[in-house]
Amino acid sequence: MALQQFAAVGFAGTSLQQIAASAGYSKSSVLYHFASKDALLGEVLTPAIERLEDILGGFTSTSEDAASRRQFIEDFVDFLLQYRLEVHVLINQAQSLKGIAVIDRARALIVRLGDALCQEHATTIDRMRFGVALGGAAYSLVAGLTFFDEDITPTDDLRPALITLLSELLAPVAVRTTQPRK
Amino acid sequence: MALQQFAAVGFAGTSLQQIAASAGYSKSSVLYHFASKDALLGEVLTPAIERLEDILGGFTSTSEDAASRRQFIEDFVDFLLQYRLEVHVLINQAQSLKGIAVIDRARALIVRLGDALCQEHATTIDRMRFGVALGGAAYSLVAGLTFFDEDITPTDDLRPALITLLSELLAPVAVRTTQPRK
DNA sequence: ACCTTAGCTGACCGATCGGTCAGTTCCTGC
DNA sequence: GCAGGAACTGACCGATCGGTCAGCTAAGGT
Repeated sequence: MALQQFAAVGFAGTSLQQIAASAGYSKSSVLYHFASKDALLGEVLTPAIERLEDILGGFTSTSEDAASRRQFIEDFVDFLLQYRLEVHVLINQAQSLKGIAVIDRARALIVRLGDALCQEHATTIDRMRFGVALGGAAYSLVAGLTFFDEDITPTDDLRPALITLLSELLAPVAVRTTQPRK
Repeated sequence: MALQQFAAVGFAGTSLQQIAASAGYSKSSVLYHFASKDALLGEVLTPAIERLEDILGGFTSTSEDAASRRQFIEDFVDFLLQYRLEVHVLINQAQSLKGIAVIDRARALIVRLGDALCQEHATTIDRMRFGVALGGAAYSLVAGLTFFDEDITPTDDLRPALITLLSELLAPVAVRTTQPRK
């Protein structure tokens, strides 16, 4: 679909002609179903954003203990695996797509995610753990498309590896000790 | 310069008009100094690639012990900090820019880098450590541009944090123990 | 004084961009 | 059988894309 092109070539680098051709339709037909190119991007990305909002909501509403943190990481990894292309677009193109509604929504969500995982007293390295985990995961999940012809790594292999890695990276950060917040 | 636009908006999303305007010249003048848009990209990215080739060459030519690995990580972090925008472009846009000479050169270099750090017997999680470290570092170094108005994090703060993080991530991978492989 | 050359520019090119619109096809409910 | 609407399309629009070209200006060498 169009999503693959956005992730591979970038939103700006993908033309409506290419989207239409890869879908087997004409450009006019694409614009019949979607009001504009921006609207198409919105409809493509919205399911991923809503899923992430759900996960974050579930996490922030629970008490902070080891079990809920582990649950969050598992949910988050499954989210990454299911919406890997969407995540890649959001992470790597949010800067250039400022102003589009769905992108601004996603950016606010990512900021909230960072706040939930590391309080404002977090040190530079704590914040960077979050950034590296997020950007690194988003990158690795599509790196196969960049450096190999096929994305060969199967999901079954990736899931436990990602969970281990994100646990390592986020464990020291996510520790919300007795102090609840503020 | 043009590099900032490439990193921020993407190569495809940056027009020669914008590059020229931000440099205070006309589009014709830009094309007088650079044969084409692709050639401009090449000249912008080449210094970073050559520096990385130097670092990788120095690493592979030394014996594999803790000291040389630490030296490599320090060099690599300094490289990331110095060429953060270039790295971001290479990491996140290599896929869409296949065919441009400088990009293909960089892709081959990154593959070599991965091979040097984790042998072919490396497990999925080992390879992913490398990918997360690379993609994560590239992402965090420009995430400030995406989510905050200014890239406020000073380099002095970033360097030790990055070294610590990359050491953690790459330490288990880079262990070329006595056992050569398989 | 003259010529060369580097640096730079506006005008222009064909191609393609996102988007509009009138019209065609085809299916469905009556 | 037919009216109506949904799906779809080609032709077309102004704007902008990367790139070419002739020409302008200023500096330097002789």
